[in-house]
Amino acid sequence: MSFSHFDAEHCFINKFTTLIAGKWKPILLYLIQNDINRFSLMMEHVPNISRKVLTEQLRGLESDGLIYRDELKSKAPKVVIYHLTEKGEKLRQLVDEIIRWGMTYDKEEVPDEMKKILDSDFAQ
Amino acid sequence: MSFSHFDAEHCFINKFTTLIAGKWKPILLYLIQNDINRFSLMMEHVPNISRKVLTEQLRGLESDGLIYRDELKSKAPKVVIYHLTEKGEKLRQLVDEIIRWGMTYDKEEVPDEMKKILDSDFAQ
DNA sequence: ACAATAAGTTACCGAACGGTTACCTTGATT
DNA sequence: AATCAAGGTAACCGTTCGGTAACTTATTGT
Repeated sequence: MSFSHFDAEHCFINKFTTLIAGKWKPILLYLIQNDINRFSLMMEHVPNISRKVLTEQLRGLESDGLIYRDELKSKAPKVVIYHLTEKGEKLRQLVDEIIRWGMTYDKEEVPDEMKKILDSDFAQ
Repeated sequence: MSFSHFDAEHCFINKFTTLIAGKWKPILLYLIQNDINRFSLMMEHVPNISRKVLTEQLRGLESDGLIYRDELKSKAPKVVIYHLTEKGEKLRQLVDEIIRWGMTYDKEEVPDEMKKILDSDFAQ
């Protein structure tokens, strides 16, 4: 096999990491998949995130086609529900494999309390 | 299942993307695995990368335990050979799954010339 | 009429990341 | 003695990313 030049633009891994690599994006995808799917719910479950950044990350996931917004019309204060798209669900499957990799390979780097959680059905 | 608060520090996906998400890191891992394993070889095969950034990315991969430096002593001009560690090889396997995901799911976003390459045994 | 609430938006800031250019070190070759 | 080549390091710069704090909009219950 001979190698020509390489271009970061066409690298699949970079495409993948661009999709997933906002600080809060993997967590948001996980939450949305588990019905923590409204702005205020996410604010409750993710401390240390600001409204602005939450909005940005959600908009990013949306414009990459991983989630979609369902804005319920004629509701009291505005109600928006986020859902995974098909693409988002497929990505989540891949994400689950990475988590499995992390659990088996990276286990010694995980704090003890986290291990208990990981041994249950819970995985961030 | 009930949800408590979420912390980006303990997110496996973030750990993974931190390992892999330098602009050139996936490409460098791929090259090293395929014996393009010296500084000057990498400079040849990755146009648009500077010495400084190549050094930084390699140092990052090294300090994350994905590659190691083998500096051949008493050589004419300095010779350094990079190798994947065991951890690096395991990571590459995961990376291959992501590439497979990219090839099947993301195919329509790939330029034609790239498809030919991807259909062969070549994958960045 | 007015306050409360969901879901934002705007202005601003500091740190991190990738990039450019120039310089350095060490041993081999001429 | 001078030069070349491999593999860097140092100084500097602009953009992007996450974060803080304050302001906005629309509707519904009191």
